[in-house]
Amino acid sequence: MDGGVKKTGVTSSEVAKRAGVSQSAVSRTFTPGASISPTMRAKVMAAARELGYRPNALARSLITNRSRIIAVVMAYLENLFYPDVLEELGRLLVRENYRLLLFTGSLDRDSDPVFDQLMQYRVDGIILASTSLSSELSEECAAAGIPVVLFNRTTERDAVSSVTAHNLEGGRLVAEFLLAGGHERFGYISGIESSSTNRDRLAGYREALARAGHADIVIGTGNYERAGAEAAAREILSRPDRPDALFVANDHMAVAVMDVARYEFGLSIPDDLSIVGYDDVGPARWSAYDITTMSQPLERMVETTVELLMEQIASGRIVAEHRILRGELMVRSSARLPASGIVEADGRRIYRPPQS
Amino acid sequence: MDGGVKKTGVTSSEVAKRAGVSQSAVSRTFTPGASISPTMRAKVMAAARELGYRPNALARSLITNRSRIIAVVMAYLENLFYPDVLEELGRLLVRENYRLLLFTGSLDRDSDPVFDQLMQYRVDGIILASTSLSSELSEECAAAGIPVVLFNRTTERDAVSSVTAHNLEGGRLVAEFLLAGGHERFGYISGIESSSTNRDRLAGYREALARAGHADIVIGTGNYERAGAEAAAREILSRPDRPDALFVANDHMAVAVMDVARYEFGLSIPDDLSIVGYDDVGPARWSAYDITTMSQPLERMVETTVELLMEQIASGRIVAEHRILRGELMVRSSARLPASGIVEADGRRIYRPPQS
DNA sequence: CTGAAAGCGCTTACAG
DNA sequence: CTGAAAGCGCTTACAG
Repeated sequence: MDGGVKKTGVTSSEVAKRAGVSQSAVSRTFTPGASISPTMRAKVMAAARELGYRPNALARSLITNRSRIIAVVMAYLENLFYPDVLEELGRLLVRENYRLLLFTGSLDRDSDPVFDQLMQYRVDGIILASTSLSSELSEECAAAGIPVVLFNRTTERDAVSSVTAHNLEGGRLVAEFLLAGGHERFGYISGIESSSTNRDRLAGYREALARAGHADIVIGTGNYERAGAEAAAREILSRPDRPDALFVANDHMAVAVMDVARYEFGLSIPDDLSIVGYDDVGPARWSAYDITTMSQPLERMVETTVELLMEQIASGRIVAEHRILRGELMVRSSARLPASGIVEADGRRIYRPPQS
Repeated sequence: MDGGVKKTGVTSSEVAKRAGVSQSAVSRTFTPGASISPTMRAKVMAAARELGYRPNALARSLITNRSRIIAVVMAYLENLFYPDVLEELGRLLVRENYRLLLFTGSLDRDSDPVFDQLMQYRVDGIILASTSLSSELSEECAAAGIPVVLFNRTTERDAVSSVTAHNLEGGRLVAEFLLAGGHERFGYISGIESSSTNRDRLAGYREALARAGHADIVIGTGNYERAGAEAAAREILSRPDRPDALFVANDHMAVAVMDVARYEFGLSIPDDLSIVGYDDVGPARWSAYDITTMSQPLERMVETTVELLMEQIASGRIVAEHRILRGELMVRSSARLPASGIVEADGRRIYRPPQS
């Protein structure tokens, strides 16, 4: 096996010979900023073109100690939020002249092999979307000088940065919106319970509801999965004291909850039940769902993630920074409307609570 | 800029010194199949663990002339079919001990920079999903000994393999199903018109309809995009001779078409209009849509893609192979049912035309 | 089984 | 500006 021999590419020495110059000259031609005369460069370029030469990035990395590769670890790709993030990451990283090494799945446990591979390729930075990092692994990254940024999760660990929406505020705003809409029995369908994102959304929601005298809320666990959300919805909607307002921890689950409410329980949304989601992902805008939801500023979040990474790579100093970005409560038709507080802004309707 | 100095990782020489053995011994310890005694291996492993050593994959690649990196070029990530493919690809490639270098976007034109990067990293293989390859680029890959597999597209080019569903048969089957359902005015909403996938689906559909005496069909162009599909649907549904059956080139567009039909035209599906999609992607199974659709055997397609690649990498011989896999017509509620031909198979309903 | 040595394809001081 | 040379961290004949 492995009987095949991959033809080795054209090398700088071959180009040098063809052009009648030194190998160093070839290298300089392809190193931005290196000192080389226009004549020499032209000669080299001509030979390179004839031979179809392309510098070997692996050999270059070996000596520069920079791979220009960023590892991205991402799970939950069936939630369209993440493919959107991935596409935007791809766009920005390529613009910064970095490559994207993708690992699907989570880094939560038993994923030492993934981590191993990622370290073997000497990646210049790591982006972890929808997952966190054990303290051993994060220390190892810090020791190796590799910056890590969590996307849509946060952590207290040293040396691990994060970019999230203001989930606490988001949860609060959802509660205020539902309270203003005159709802009385509140429910919540959670994501992964231990995830920072879920914790913060729930904490904000709880806090604002408690302040208004609603200490009791019905909670189901959806684990950010469609099947989990369906099961949780069935359980909650079967209760005699069925909520009239349901905050679902993300849109991916909210879609499933709406399907169950309408097609299994025959409920009318928002007349019988109001639903609010989180993310403002594609399907939230589809007419069949038209979900009222807290938006996550995806473009800005991705931009910030790449910025943090680039800064730390350039400076060589790894300091945990936590960036929290605000979203808007996008008002659509899946939840009963409050009498006031709805503002139109360039074609979108958003909620701004009167007193704040 | 670039003021930072990334700490260089632990090297095999450092481990060798610590263990009191030669550097070769360290290398052998981490090379599967290399000849090394258990004692030596144990000594090396101990030292390696103490120092946190991990072989540098870049240095290894330089000498083995194998990067163990597969480039994946993928566009249309907002169509859930592709994230699903990506997740499956990630799973299989990791199992084969390959890494996945992701390039988002298409390779159709002006993407020489993407191609350049991919070649600079000396990838061992290339998977192009939802895009094709110019003849110059495909020749260059062949010359460099790099196997290329198109996923969900095909081409006549030498040295480029492909894996697709049997789109021609799929198109035919959709037509037969709709004919058997008693429909009379047929429409089609196309994807990218020049894509092989779209061409074949349409050809099969046309052929079977023509055979039944329906030479005229209304065609709109959706370009595999949601907005395009909406516009095409509006145009087609506004016609006085509005079709009563619409084949939409993929589910991603079919969802959009259903939204327009129901919420803009007030049509009832399937009473006023039957819709059939392609792919059998997640949303096709959501209750709000419940789309009758030709499935693409995603797992088998991905498996085949990886197999083709592994074979060609191992043998070193690049020969264009074209694998065509059959799907099923999944019967749900978005299209009127024929009187016969519907079969139940492990909980799913599929269409098997009576005579075939 | 083990080690010394050559070499993969580059970058980058160092001299000129 | 240019070239000769060292060296990045490995693998792999070659001898023993």
